[in-house]
Amino acid sequence: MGLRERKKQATRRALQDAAVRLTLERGLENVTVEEIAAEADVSTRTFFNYFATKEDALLGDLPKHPDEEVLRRFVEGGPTGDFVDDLITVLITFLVSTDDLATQRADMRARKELMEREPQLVPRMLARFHDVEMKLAAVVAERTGAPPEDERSLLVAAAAMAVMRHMIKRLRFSEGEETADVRASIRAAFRQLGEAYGPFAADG
Amino acid sequence: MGLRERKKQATRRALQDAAVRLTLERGLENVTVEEIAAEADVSTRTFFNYFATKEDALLGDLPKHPDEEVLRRFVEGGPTGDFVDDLITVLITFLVSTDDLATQRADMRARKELMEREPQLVPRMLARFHDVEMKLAAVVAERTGAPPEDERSLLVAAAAMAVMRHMIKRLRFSEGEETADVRASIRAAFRQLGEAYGPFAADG
DNA sequence: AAGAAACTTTGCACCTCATGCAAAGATTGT
DNA sequence: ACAATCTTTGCATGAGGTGCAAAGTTTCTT
Repeated sequence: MGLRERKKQATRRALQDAAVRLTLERGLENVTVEEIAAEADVSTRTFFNYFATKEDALLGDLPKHPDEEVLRRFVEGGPTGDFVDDLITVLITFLVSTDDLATQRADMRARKELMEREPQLVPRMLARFHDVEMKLAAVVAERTGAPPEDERSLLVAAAAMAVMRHMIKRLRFSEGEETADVRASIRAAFRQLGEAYGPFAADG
Repeated sequence: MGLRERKKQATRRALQDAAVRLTLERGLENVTVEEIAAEADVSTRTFFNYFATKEDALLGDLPKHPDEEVLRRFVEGGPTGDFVDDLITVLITFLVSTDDLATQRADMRARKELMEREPQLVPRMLARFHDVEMKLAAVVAERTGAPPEDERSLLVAAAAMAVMRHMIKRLRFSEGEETADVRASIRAAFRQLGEAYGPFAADG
């Protein structure tokens, strides 16, 4: 990666960090784009070269579209053959970025705190999830051989994303949390969903 | 209802209608609040007394929080005793406003067209659904005797709202559509959900 | 019916967000 | 070293959105 690219990454990071820090300090309403840019030592105009809106800087780059290789294997019926298990594998890749693990966890924690302190951001976050949901529906349809805009796939994906949102709320993103724990929690959530709406649903 | 209240309703309506009409005509980007206000024969400032944002005027007042009486019966375990059935009853009240049926259908159709033509509005709409989702989770928890912020209730509500979004996408909001049809469609969607994630889930 | 009280509309000043454009500055390749 | 390419920046501009106080309406009281 050349100098130009590295500088861009650094600027992007600096803007995100400044945005998060200032917002947690003073609240979203009391932070202007000008201040964020000043904090990151760039002009206001440059801020908008990186992010379309103030909120975009806060939400960062996650969740990103899942790894193409993982998607391909899912579409082909893998990696285990169990639908829910394989779905969870895909879902977990949403949580993973290119940064190192510690940075990722810190980012997630910060974002979680932001959601709690600035509820206006929740809808924005949901919008991101919506994009992922559409992608998910597409691969589910492909795996099951259904047409691209298949109703059932959309529904299955919507429910899966509901589980994801739910999980993210629960996770602590702390040191002790292992991938296996995350997987088990997601699985438990799917089980609850199946029990609530499944063929032998009791009340609740 | 006194004159003052009636005038307010009329102004609100006029603003919404103007917003929708102009947006469908020219696209959201090419319509300013000034123009919407002018079309409704009020000042720009008055527009903002009614709606916080341009988008709010487009999305109108739905979905509203469901009828309190219906909620009370749901919490008490009614009206039929079957969880999914009763849940559907609650969900259907989300679709119902105080306007007459023909107006309601026209509004829904217009909103649907808006979502298709202006995808930026979709996240905004989802945000509205999020509010309803929280309310729904609360009553589900209450019905099942769980604590207010119960994980399972949140999950069940999230899935239910996924089903709702899905339904709304499918509905045509035309003359022939009866409440019974709507109910049957929602029920079918829940069944698909249960099959996908339930105890005996096959692939897909 | 008259006037006070309460509410709504409006104009104005003001700030922030966001975009297009062109000039200046930095990086890369030859 | 020079040209090509990309990034940053300042400037102008438009639109969204809010607070405030004055003017205009509706409602309440007597």
